Amino acid sequence: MSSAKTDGLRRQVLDAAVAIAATSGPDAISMREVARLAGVSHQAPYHHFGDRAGIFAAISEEGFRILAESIEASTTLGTAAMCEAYVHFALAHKGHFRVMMRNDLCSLENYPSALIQADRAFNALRNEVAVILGEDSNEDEANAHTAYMWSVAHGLATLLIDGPLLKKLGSVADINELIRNVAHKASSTIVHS
Amino acid sequence: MSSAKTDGLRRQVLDAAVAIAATSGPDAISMREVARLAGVSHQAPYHHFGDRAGIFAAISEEGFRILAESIEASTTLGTAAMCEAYVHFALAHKGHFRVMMRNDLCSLENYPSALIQADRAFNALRNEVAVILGEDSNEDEANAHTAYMWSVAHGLATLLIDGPLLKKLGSVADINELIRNVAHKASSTIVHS
DNA sequence: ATTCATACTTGACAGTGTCTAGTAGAAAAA
DNA sequence: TTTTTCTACTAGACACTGTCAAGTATGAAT
Repeated sequence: MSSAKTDGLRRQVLDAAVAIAATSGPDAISMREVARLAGVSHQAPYHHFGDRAGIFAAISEEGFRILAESIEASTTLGTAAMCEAYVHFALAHKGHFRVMMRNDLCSLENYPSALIQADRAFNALRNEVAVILGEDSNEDEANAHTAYMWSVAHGLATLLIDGPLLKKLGSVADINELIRNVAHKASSTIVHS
Repeated sequence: MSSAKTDGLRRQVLDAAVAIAATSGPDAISMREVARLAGVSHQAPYHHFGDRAGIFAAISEEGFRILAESIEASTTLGTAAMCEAYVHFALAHKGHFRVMMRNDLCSLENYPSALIQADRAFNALRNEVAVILGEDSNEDEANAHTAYMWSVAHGLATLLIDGPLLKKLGSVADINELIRNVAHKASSTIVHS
């Protein structure tokens, strides 16, 4: 096991921060609290992350890397599988996902290595959409369909994690079945203007 | 014009908070800052809202009321129009929308009057989906299609407002055209299992 | 005239991010 | 071997935050 003590403070702080984000949201992440959890002084984390935004950037980079790998692995199975992969990533890495989508906490433009991973994930999604659409579709249509697929996956993920979807729907026997169903609807839509 | 001075402090604080949320995000809303902007002591807002969460609840209630009215007005035009209405609401009321979807800032369960408006909006959406599906669809299918329509609208709205969609897509001539296109794709999907 | 509620103000406290200034120890250079 | 430099921290301070407690001015109701 990769215990905290042996992995160094950086890893230790990151794990604590992700855990807090998963249970209480990213805003509950405090420099002093993660330091306390790691058993070090309140200034120790600054050495590894610069400031609070640095922690969010590190979490984002890690999250986008996992997401990119997950999407890339799914693309041979079609857009429905890709959509499912997106949602399952969000559910399985709630702490990461919540931080990744919060541009106000940390603008990724200032963190090139995180941006690279985010681009990897996006490009995997866009390429898969392009393959499905075929070569004869124009750029506007490709853009719209990319936005569409991303919207379905992203919307379902956020509504399941932080939104009131399940509460409002009332009776949902199997979440995975719901995800599969929605992903199937999304992938079955190809409209030619 | 409904100026600040004449409308009372409550309205004044609310407007300041919404404006801050629209420009810098809900986390930038501070009790002391809104008090400062209204020209009162740092404790004055507490009289009207109880605490910080109370401000978020008030913004949410107002936002859900506007959203509900907007969706209700659109439903006679079909699901595509409803989807567009959702996204346009988010773009036109960025400050409200950002606060409404942040359950960590203020759990709506503690604010019944806000919950009522949220339910209004959800029910309008669900009813419209039910009408489109027809009476012969079972509950699971109705749930899935509701989740699907909501996901598309919500995903597109959040990606446009806070996400990197436009930046990643690169060339989007007309945002409204993109929204219409995505909404059209969403509404053209009816899959029978 | 007295009570009471409304709409505030002032003051204090603990908690926060972060700047500045240290310090113990190991590695590198002289 | 001695000295310097670098890494990974610690300690203290500052301004800022949300919020509790207590006070005050004004108007209405009794």
